[in-house]
Amino acid sequence: MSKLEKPYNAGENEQAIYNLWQENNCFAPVSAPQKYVVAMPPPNVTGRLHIGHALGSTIQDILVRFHRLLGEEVLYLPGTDHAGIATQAVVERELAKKGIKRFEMGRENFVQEVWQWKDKYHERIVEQLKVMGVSCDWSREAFTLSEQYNEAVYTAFARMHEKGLIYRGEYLTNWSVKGQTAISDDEVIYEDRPGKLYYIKYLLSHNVDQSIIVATTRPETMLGDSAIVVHPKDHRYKKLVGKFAKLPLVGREIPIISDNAVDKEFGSGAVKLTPAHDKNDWELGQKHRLAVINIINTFGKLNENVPDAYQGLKTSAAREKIVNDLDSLNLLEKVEEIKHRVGVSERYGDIVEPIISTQWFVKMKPLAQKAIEAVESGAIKIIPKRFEKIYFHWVNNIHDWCISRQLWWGHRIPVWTKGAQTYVGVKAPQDKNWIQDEDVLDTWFSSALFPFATLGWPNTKSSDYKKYFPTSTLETGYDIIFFWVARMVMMSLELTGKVPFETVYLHGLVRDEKGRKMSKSLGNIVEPVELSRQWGTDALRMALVMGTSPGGDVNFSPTRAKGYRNFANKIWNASRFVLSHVGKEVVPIEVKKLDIHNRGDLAQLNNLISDVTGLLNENNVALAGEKLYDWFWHTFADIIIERHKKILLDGKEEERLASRYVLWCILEKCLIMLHPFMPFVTETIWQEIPLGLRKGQKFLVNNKWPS
RNA sequence: GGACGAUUAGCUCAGUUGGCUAGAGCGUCUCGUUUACACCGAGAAGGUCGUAGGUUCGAGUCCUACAUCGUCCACCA
Repeated sequence: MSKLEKPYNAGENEQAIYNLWQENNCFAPVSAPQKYVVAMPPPNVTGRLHIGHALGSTIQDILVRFHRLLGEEVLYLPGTDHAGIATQAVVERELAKKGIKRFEMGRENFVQEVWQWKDKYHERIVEQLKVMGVSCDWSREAFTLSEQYNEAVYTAFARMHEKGLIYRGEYLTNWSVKGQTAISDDEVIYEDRPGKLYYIKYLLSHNVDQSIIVATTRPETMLGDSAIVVHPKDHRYKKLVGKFAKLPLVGREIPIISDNAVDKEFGSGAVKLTPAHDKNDWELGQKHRLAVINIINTFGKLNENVPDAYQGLKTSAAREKIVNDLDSLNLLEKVEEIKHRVGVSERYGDIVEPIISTQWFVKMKPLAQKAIEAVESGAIKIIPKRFEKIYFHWVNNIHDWCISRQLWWGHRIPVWTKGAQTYVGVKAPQDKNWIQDEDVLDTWFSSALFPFATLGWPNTKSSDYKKYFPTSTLETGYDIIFFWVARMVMMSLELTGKVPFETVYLHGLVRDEKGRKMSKSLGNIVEPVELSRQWGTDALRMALVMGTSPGGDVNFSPTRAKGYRNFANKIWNASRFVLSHVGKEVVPIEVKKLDIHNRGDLAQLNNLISDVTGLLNENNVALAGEKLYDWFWHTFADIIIERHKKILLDGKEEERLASRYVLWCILEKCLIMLHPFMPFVTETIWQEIPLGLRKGQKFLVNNKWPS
């Protein structure tokens, strides 16, 4: 009992306890009929642990530890994500500080640089995860850009290509000038920004004394206009439909057409159409078979398809010049200040430029149908249920997914060409002169394979894949339900024919105590590792998880951790008290021979056990934790221990024996049940308990859940 | 424009299928230094559960409308 001094000091014990578990291989799956498999959402390998990771890994770890205690064969599989665009953007930014550009460095050098980053920061994120106490099997740690994982990615690509689910084509895509890459629709974030709406006169071809006024926020794109569109029922313009207008500054004749897509009320009710540089215009252009005139290059500058005066100008400079030129020609009717939404690149922060380029796409419609059925049929259960609707809505309205990126950090596309020949496969063709596609895959393409690529797929005979796939529960934030969850479901059904997991548990966003998002600019970010140092990981875990419901955002105040630090101390002291009286072993007593009070105590314990077990089986982590907290403190410590205290001091020998037995029974069961929530204090205490009392159970992690 | 969530004590939130005389933590106040714990104990104050209707023997819980806040999706020339 020497080590059980007061008060409980988390800092002194946590690291040692984690090492103890690892050294004794406590997190490795132990063969059992019932499996429980959780794949950890892999954090960005160069990232640092934020409060959202802390919440997620706590919930995962609670479920995992619970099922391990139930005696199931538990695999909690960790990994990190190479996070293509995110990592590359960060490394580029760092290099830029030293005045180095990636194109000057060259591909090989740059990629090598990123690998060094990866090696350097990988350890940091892993250490931080361990601070949270995650009980995963590190011997199986995955990395989404490892050689083995790459084979899975290439196999997936090749098979889907063969089935026609992956195709290459020239389409309008979101282009980040800063990142020099295409990005998918999901990587575009829309922001409200102040802008200007320019009203421009286009003179009519058949009568140059008259004009039609179009309104636009992007006057510079007018040089690529193919038409003017009005609403078919707009009486102002009815007569003009079918006529032509003269494109100012260019002189080209463009038709005036009609389409229901136009909003009569907005601007002048007449829209200029630039199929090469606007998503809606692109679609309308396709519908009306209009010319696509590409005027902006990948560097965001006007190209040779515009009049000499504007060639080589950046779009912003071109806008200024065009507005001035129109004004001096008396073709600028007016300018309005408006607020409008602009698409911004999630990772590079620049305004997305829609341009035409050749990219690889995944055909989503055929995948979507199965993904819907999987949830409708109940093969996959989403918690909370309301997210099913959001999931259906997204999957139902899905567009093809642009998966090629003009980046260097990632899985290079497994396509080789030689003259007119194309080869798609897992390995490069043997003979010479084949050239591999320069682009890499969207990082989410590889993440989408995570639950099976980490278990040995495409080798479906590998023992891990056979034993542990499909996985049991996927726990993640609701913010990546589209990026990740839906895509995993689709890819898994397509490639393995199975659902990737049975249950999806979604947690919410961690906000500050006022309900604001945590952000650098607000200065309200809290570092989980800091909080763990201050109050202990057990306290942090409880503070994160208590009083939360699935899918609900958490307003997190660090002071809450203080309350649970106190609780850790409470467990500590209650244990000290009980253990100091119980001695080295305890004599079991039949329930029949116990008096009514003792029986009552044990009956209450049994109620608690069945409540907590039931709640955890329903994944109701917060309520289970609250029950334990409340009962342990306010029933066990405040009432039961207090009552027995008197008996232990001046009761008869027989009564004292009974008290010892009852107290030990309760303490033992409580320690086990509290363990998933507060693994460190409980294990620390367990290690101080005499072996006789422990019935040979060396570790609490691998103990048996009471029933 | 479409969908979803929230609204319960000063603050942050629980309240699982309607049984609540509405709970917890923190905070506030009073008392108490009793050898498990002051990172404690005993007790107190504090809520017409957003508003208005409805269903029901009974509604914080179900239904309808509204209000406020928040989130997501789509569109914004």
